Amino acid sequence: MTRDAEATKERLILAARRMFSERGFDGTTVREIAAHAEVNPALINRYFGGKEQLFAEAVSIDLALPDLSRTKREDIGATLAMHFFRRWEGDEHDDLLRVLIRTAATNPNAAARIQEVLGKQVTPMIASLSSHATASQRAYLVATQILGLAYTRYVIGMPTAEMEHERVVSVIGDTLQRYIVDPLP
Amino acid sequence: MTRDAEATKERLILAARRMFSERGFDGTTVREIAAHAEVNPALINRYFGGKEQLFAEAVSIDLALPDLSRTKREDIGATLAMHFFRRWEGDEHDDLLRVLIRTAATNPNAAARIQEVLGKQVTPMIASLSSHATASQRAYLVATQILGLAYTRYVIGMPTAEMEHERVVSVIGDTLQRYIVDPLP
DNA sequence: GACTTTTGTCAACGCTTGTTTACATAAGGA
DNA sequence: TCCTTATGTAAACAAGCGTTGACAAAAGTC
Repeated sequence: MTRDAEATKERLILAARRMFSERGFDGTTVREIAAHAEVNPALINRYFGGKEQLFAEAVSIDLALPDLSRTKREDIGATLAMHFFRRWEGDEHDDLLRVLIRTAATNPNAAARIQEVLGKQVTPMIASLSSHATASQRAYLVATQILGLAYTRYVIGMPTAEMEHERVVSVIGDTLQRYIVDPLP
Repeated sequence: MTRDAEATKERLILAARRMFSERGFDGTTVREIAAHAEVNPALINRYFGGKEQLFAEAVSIDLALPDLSRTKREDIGATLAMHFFRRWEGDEHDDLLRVLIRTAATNPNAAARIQEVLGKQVTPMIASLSSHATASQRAYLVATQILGLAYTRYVIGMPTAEMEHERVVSVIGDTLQRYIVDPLP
């Protein structure tokens, strides 16, 4: 048996991401994670201290928001909608935002992490495009639509009602446009 | 000790609703439910057959959607947004939709129930107002925004970013208006 | 009031969970 | 090579879970 602590930790983190994203925090057992990583369950405690710490280490979100300051003003919403779709439907099957959304439903820790992502990534991005005064309100509105879309599609797994991706992107893009740049009522 | 099976079942259902809505299905134990209902845990099995059946009995959703056929066409979105807000922030602290949203995050059964509510209550309502052809697509879009709003506010418990309710209702109402009656792109 | 049925109580079962402990084995330097 | 350290294994622990079955007590019936 070849031994390599770093590789073992990495395998655990990858397996943890996949399992957490599919079943949430409570629905995932350390034994399952260890089994998928082909590693002894006890090593989770040796290397991370426990399930909770493994979760914290495995889930760190970077939305990788595009720089929209050079985008034509009327295309901001569509560009952003496209960005999220590409991330979600992209190559990596275990998108971390899904993990958080699923887990935050019953875990206050994860809920706080979502608010952190909003405050540190979405709000500043909007503040750089629109008036600083309303940035947090606009970010909140964006969150309701984006989280709702992700929840509906990837957590609930609701079929798209035979709507082409393009159309969904277009409609949601319009909404984001209103939330981010149009004047609020 | 006074004995009344009906009253006992009722107390169990009420306690179950509250607990499930606060902690979701997995996060709630039958012992907790029984304790809150001041009832012996074994009675859950006697009267309902088990935890799963109690959940099914406790969570039956009726959105009580208003009749929008007589509403002025341009007020449909705002009226609907107002309706949901009133329900959520209303008297009963244990709104059932919250239970479902929270639980559906990790429980396929609950996820199916949400789709059922959408298909049997939202889609027909929209079909009666707009073209039948696009009703299910429009219902899907409405779901992404409404579920996202509920998730953000009541599951994550995210603060409203100092936005007055009126303004939230107004903005969300505009979005619903676009999703329900405006022509799709 | 005796009897049956309904309703509630109690203790335990079997199982799964996260975690820990004691031990075995590979890796690496002297 | 020998010894120490790092890494992996196996078994068990303690706690919590949903559930069950045997029993007690109230309610209803004659």
